[in-house]
Amino acid sequence: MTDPLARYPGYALRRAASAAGAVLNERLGEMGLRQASMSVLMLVEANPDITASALGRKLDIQRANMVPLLKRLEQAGLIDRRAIDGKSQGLVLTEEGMRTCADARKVVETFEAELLARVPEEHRDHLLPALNALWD
Amino acid sequence: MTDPLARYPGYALRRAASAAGAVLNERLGEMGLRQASMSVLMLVEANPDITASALGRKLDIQRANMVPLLKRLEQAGLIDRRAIDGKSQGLVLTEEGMRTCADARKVVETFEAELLARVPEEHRDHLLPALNALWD
DNA sequence: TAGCAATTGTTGTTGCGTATAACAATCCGG
DNA sequence: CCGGATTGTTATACGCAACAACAATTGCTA
Repeated sequence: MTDPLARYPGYALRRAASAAGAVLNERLGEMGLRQASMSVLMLVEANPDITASALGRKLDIQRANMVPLLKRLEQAGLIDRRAIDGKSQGLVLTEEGMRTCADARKVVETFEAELLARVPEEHRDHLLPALNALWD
Repeated sequence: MTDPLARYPGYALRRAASAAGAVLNERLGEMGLRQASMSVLMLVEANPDITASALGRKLDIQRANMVPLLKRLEQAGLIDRRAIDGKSQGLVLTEEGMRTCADARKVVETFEAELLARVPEEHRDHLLPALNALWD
């Protein structure tokens, strides 16, 4: 079948992200996480007392959409909130949050390794810098 | 702010696809299209009388989810359905569908050119093959 | 050729992710 | 001290994808 989409990097980008995301989401799902919640966990671990708003800015998630995301993580006992001042609250990992985060990192690391292994060696080192140029 | 996600190609893939997709969707939106409907238009143009099921397989969209997609395109007067046999129907572009498809292609071509222009020259030619290795 | 498995198009439902508008409470800089 | 900006939150809406089920039809094969 003729495929006029094959030569478009943008289309390949879309399909690759979708395929890779599906795999990662499935693996993270086994521990009750998704890509977004995993990202939050890792960012909170690396930046204790980070605020929900700052998190949203970093991950490009609207403030309003952080609410259910953080509520889930809090109800699962993975994060705690503590007041910084009257209106801001800092986020930290609970003990269980740290354990789950460590597990998640393992999953992510092997996933990323498998991902890179799929791209032919002569292109491999170009992938990350090329992708980063497209958004950051 | 410390960012433990920066070194992951999978994360960059996700963010890049999201950012690029948002731009393309906005531009296509001005002509009443989205990425998915644009893909359908182009594939139908290149493969007249293609079937809805075949289209779904090619684009990795479930049969059931093709229904509203095609209904929209048909109601917009961009595609026609004609019976192939008792259960299959071939899809073709209407005259207006051909015009819209040509316009969409122009938008896509400039979008793709701008996309490639953003990646540093030494990585540029590696992007498409690297991405294609991740899904096709 | 009769029958059974596979295919096609479709409906309905669910869930996720994201966008927008609005609001009260609070912070901060001039 | 005041007005604009920020924070957290609620509610709502839309697009997209997954799943199960179904009737009609096709096509292989025994």
